Amino acid sequence: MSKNTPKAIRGTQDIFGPDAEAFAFVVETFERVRKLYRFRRAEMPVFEKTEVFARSLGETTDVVSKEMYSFEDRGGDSLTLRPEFTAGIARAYLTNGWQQHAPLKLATHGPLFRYERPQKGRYRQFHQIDAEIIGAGEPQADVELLAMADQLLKELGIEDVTLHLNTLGDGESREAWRAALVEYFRAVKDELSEDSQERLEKNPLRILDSKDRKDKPFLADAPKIDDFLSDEARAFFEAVTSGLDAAGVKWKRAEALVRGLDYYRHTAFEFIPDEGSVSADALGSQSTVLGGGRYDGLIENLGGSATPAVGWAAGIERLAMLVGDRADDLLEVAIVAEHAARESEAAELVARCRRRGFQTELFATGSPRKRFDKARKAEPAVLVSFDVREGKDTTKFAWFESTSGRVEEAKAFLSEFQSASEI
RNA sequence: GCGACCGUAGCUCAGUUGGUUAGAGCGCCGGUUUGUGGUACCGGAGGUCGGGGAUUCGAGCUCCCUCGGUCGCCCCA
Repeated sequence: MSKNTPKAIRGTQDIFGPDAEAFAFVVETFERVRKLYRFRRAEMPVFEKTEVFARSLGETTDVVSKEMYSFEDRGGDSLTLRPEFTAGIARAYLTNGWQQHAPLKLATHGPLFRYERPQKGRYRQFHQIDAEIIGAGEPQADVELLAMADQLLKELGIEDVTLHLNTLGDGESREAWRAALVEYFRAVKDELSEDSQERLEKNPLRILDSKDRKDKPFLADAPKIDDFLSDEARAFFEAVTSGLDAAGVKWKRAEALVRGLDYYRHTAFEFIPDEGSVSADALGSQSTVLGGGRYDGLIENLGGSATPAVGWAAGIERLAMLVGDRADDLLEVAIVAEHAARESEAAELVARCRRRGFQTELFATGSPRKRFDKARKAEPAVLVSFDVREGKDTTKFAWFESTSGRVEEAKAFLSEFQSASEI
């Protein structure tokens, strides 16, 4: 590589080969499953006014100022590359009058951008699949959404992850719990880790999932959300869990699973690899595979009327790491022009095969002597060779092991051509 | 923002206590066998050893800076 070849931007990736096939497999599976649950496809712009995300994040200063890709356009507006789907979907819901479709089940996928140091399973441009139900305040919506996530993961072949589930209660429950946590941790502030002392002021709920040894002894006895739940909130959570049981979705209570932003209410969840599993190993410290929750307060933050909503998102790269290598499709037909004089005939048959829907490759470049070898190396199901031997056109067919019905069809089609060409 | 490790051909890597023109395998290109052949053999292209500076008679190898990568911490909408 020349030293003046421009380099890719830090944290971006060029995906190719088995990785790209795994990526495509994730997206294709998501598209199929989303239709089973009747979620409708939506496309949003990859950038919005910075305000859209800033208001959605409740002006969480660190995140807004340091972790978003923001820039000024020529008109002087501050724009931001979307760091998540939810805010843009909520904005679209409001500005397009999608209220008329409520309750609305939406699915989308595409690139997102966050200004972070890259590490395993974490990039500056990354990709997610996303599902949201807007305008449905019933626990059945949470259940349906989670059942879809569960089925998706299973259809991807990812079995060693478990749904971790918690409730944050309604607005009042949540505030009471938060206050109790602050009081509890403030009493032992000096014994907490440095990070957690800071969290106490900025984001006390986060102390609960601290990785620091110094904090661990205090976590078990910390106030529990269950002691602060209103009757309604408790009933809501019970409806969700019994709905999951009925739908056959396995779950595990995770009392320390929290969301930092105020607009989250009730259900919060993450699918996390089981300890010691292959998936846990594959993901390093970025362990959540799919996460989401109920965000009944968000749409109001964006200036809409109070609208309940629940959703999840999952990183395509992370899922792709868990589905394993996906090989390229089998080459169905390889056609070789072993002699320059037969090249146009070979090209014609290639065109016919492709029009009939067969995956076909032409080998007609480089050393004539080696074209056949290259074709064999591509491991086709059928190989057709166009050659000239002793001044005579010779067309040969080689049939290899077949592993799919498509290959049988290709063979049948080419057999016709074979007999025709021999007349 | 902080920390650890890494950076030699397109890819995977070797390169002895610093010592002549920097190597291998795979891949790529070409040649040989008048051959039912994914083979074998021969040859070729391709590297200012991430970049800059320092030490030295001499640096891929030592030191400093810088850039990039990987993994972790913080953060995680």
